[in-house]
Amino acid sequence: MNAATDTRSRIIAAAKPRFHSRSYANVGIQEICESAGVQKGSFYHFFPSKRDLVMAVIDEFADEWAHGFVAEAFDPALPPMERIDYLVDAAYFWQKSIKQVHGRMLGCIFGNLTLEVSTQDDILRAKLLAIFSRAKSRFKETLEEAVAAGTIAPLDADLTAEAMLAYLEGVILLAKSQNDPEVIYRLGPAIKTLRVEKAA
Amino acid sequence: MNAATDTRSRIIAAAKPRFHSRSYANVGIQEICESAGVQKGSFYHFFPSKRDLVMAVIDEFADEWAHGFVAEAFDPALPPMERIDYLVDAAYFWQKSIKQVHGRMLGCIFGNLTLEVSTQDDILRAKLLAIFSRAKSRFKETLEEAVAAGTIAPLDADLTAEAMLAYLEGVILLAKSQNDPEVIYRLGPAIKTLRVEKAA
DNA sequence: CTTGCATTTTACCGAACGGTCAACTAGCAT
DNA sequence: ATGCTAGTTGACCGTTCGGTAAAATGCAAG
Repeated sequence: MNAATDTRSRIIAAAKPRFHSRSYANVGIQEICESAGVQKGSFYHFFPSKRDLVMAVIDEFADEWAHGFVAEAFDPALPPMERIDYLVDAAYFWQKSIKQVHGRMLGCIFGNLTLEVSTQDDILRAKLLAIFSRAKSRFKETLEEAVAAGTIAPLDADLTAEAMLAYLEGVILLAKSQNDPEVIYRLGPAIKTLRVEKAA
Repeated sequence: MNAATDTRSRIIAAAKPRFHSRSYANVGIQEICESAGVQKGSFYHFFPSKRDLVMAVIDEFADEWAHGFVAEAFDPALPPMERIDYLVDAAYFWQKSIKQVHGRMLGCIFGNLTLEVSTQDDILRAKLLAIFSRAKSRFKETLEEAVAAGTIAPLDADLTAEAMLAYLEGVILLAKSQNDPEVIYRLGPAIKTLRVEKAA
């Protein structure tokens, strides 16, 4: 059972950086197995399909973020709008450190996968959508708190939260196109200027 | 020569919707050739590699946009900020009509390709970056004109233009994750709230 | 000691991948 | 008519793709 868990997590550990740095279609099961020191038959003992593997990888990334930067950024002790700054900063420093190690900016794996597979696989699309929904909720709660505290003028928190998430993904996309995390540094702070007014 | 041009453009015509609706890696030369009624050897007479094909596809999409919606939107006769509205509307209607025909929101092919290939192919990345650069310039000129006309308060036109482009791409990404062009309709107009102030 | 189950190994499947090659055809200029 | 060239054909290259099946192994409970 311990060895079993180990095999499974070794597979995921081998898959994670590959899906992040390349693409879903460009990473093969065989390569992952070789890197994890696992036979292909063993792989299919733990994962019914490649899709199931990438779902597990998505979950791991999501957990990593949720317990790492996201938990730090959305610290209730921080003033609400500073949490958003913190999150953007975290995205910047993370991408920057990835580039230092890897030589390239890899961007957001959720965004990457969304654009690659969401027209071809509704199950994966739903999985990624759920990730985005949770992220949006975090923004929304923060905005509501900021409005309640009088830090910002009242607005449509739901739509503004979605707009901010969109902006963050878009900034990371442009940064990736330039292979330059500084784009996040330059453009990121403008996220707080985004506003969707409450409908009348 | 006419037949030659025809073969080449039939290949591109077959490739365009496939790269747009799926992904670079998921579309094979063979499938494109079958759809275009062309032998594989003939394909490689016109395109040295798959990459060269996708570059031609990118050019066609770029031209299509430049002479279509973009030309309409950035009409100097329109008040500057209305041009931005027009462009967002155009993106919305385009995606909506694609969904009506195809059943799915396909998003922006430049964004799609950027996230898929830009860590793996610097030549493609450069090509896509050039597309984004031109788009950014359009935004920038428009913003400068709006500032000059007194429509909006002075700002950093260069960075704000980049921020707007990022936002547009991000909105299309989120819309694709929901397979719903209405996301563009709801979030799009907030693009005009984005501002990067001039550095002191 | 045996049964049963989870795990692992190995060999294999048909299909598709991007790309190559030599032979052939057709049209045009000399 | 001949030669050159752009275009076309169809067979072929080795490799990889995601996935399967059966046999072997290890291990724990009865």
